[in-house]
Amino acid sequence: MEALETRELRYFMAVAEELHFGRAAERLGMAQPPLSRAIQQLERRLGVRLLERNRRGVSLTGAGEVLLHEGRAALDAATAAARRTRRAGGADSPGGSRNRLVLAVKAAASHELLQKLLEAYAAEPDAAEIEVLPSGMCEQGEMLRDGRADVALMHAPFNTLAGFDSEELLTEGQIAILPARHPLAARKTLTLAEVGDVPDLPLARWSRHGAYPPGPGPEIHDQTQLAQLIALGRTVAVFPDSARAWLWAEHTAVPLTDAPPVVTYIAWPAHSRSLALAGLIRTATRL
Amino acid sequence: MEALETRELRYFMAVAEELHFGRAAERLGMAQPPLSRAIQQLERRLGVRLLERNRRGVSLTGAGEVLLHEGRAALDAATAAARRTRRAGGADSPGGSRNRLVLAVKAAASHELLQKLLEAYAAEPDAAEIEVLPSGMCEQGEMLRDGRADVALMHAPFNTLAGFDSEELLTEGQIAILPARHPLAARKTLTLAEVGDVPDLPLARWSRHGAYPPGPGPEIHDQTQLAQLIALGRTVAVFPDSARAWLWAEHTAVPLTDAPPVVTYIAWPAHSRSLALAGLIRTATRL
DNA sequence: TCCTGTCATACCCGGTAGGTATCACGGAGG
DNA sequence: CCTCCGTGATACCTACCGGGTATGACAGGA
Repeated sequence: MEALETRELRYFMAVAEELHFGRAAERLGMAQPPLSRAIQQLERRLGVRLLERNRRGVSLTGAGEVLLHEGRAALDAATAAARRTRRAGGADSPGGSRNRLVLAVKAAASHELLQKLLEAYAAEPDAAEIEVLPSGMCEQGEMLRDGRADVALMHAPFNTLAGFDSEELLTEGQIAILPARHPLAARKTLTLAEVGDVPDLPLARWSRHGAYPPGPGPEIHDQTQLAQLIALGRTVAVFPDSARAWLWAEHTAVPLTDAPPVVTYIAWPAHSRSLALAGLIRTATRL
Repeated sequence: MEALETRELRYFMAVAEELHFGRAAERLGMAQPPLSRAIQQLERRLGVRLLERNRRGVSLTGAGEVLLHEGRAALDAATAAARRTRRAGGADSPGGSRNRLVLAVKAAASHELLQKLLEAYAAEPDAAEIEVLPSGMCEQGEMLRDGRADVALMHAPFNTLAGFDSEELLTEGQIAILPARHPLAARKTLTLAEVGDVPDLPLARWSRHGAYPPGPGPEIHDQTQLAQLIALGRTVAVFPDSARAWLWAEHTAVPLTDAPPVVTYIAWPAHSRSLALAGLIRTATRL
């Protein structure tokens, strides 16, 4: 029952994702033959066939799929351990954990809440230093898992809280942000169906991991682009109430009656035991 | 940013737990000098001091404590990956995940619920084989984390659900189980304070990881022992309602008015994606 | 049929994990 | 005060194995 070195996991993940030994080896910065050998060794040690080598390429067996998922979690846990240990050691006063906390927040998210949280926590007597780490749209979970962050502000239903401990902080409705001169901007309320079905205002498509979902709308990757496109009368967007804070004069916000409420949570890895984190959570839930 | 091999983690965990290089090396089945060297290398690679070598022994730095916690999680994830992959490969039909599910249940827990669950699930059209793994009092969480189990029946407030996904199955009150001939057995209801404060019936102490909590009561490690001691008029126990199923003639159950309700959950690792598991959960929530 | 793309095999080399012997040093005891 | 344990660190050696290059086996497509 030997224990599956992380090197082997990295190798397998590369092959399982590329489904091609040559490309996987290139990605790993090594030659193909030792990679083949390493995977064979891994299969022998596990006593399990992980890859089906057919003519023209490679495919995963059932066991391979399991290892792909479980191995990702294990690798994340290992790199998280390394990162958090490094951080803890950086400015370490002996015995205590008086270190910095890294807080991941969605880049374009509620400033007021974050502001209030940071101010309230800084006023605490034993406050640690908080580093705010801007994250992409949905990657706060990854950041918690792989140790880039210690705690995050997450937003249901966009993020999934699976695997984390969390506390609810705030619930808000959603609004449609329209060009002020568009006919629909005169409405008092709208529905999701109405907003999604305006021929001259296709919904914008956000960049996710470098790719864009299919659809007619313009491709954007930050909020300023979006604001501009709305101001130009080219698109419409759906946001939580707190987005009113950054509206331009050319924008109009109309409440959506049937959009699911957006709930903001503070979330952290379930096994965390840090005092600084506990203090931050206590502060957050008291807001 | 190299990635912290599990071998290094195992070594560090051993030293951090023993706080003694010699004993740690013995536990690892190796000599002491290479272990010292490996730890030094680890500290160099992380750029962090993990252990404080004082005269007369070793102690953990703050960073060392962090690595002790995070490393435990990472090692568990790695062994879980190995175990689940092995299981998936055992009787693997290509492509599907038609494998066995391992269900961890507290040994002395509600039979009826488990029985109903297993029967209902077996009647499903695409049911996988379920292996029931009896676990100790509180270790279902560990079993899920290190891959010995895929899914577990857990009981709040005894188990902690932190880090798992779960669904609530059943809520029950608690009862005191007394010797039938004891004066208190005549009562219609009792309180926790009354039960905990009977001089001639001290509460039994369960074995936890081989050790016993301090107190006056008898030391026990299984439910039969407990049943016998109660029948003999030597102790009293507090159990969920469903424990009535195994009462003896010499026992009397009295409801407790102020005991917290016991909630049974079905819980599984948050990142699980198995079809078989999804089916089991669906069956369980329909009961 | 040959060529091309793919993964496996054969073989070699160097780094390093592990072993043994020994050192450095602090504490307890005579 | 000196000595002797017990501790972790150092020095040095060996052998394994992780990685490289060259090449083979084999299937498809022109």
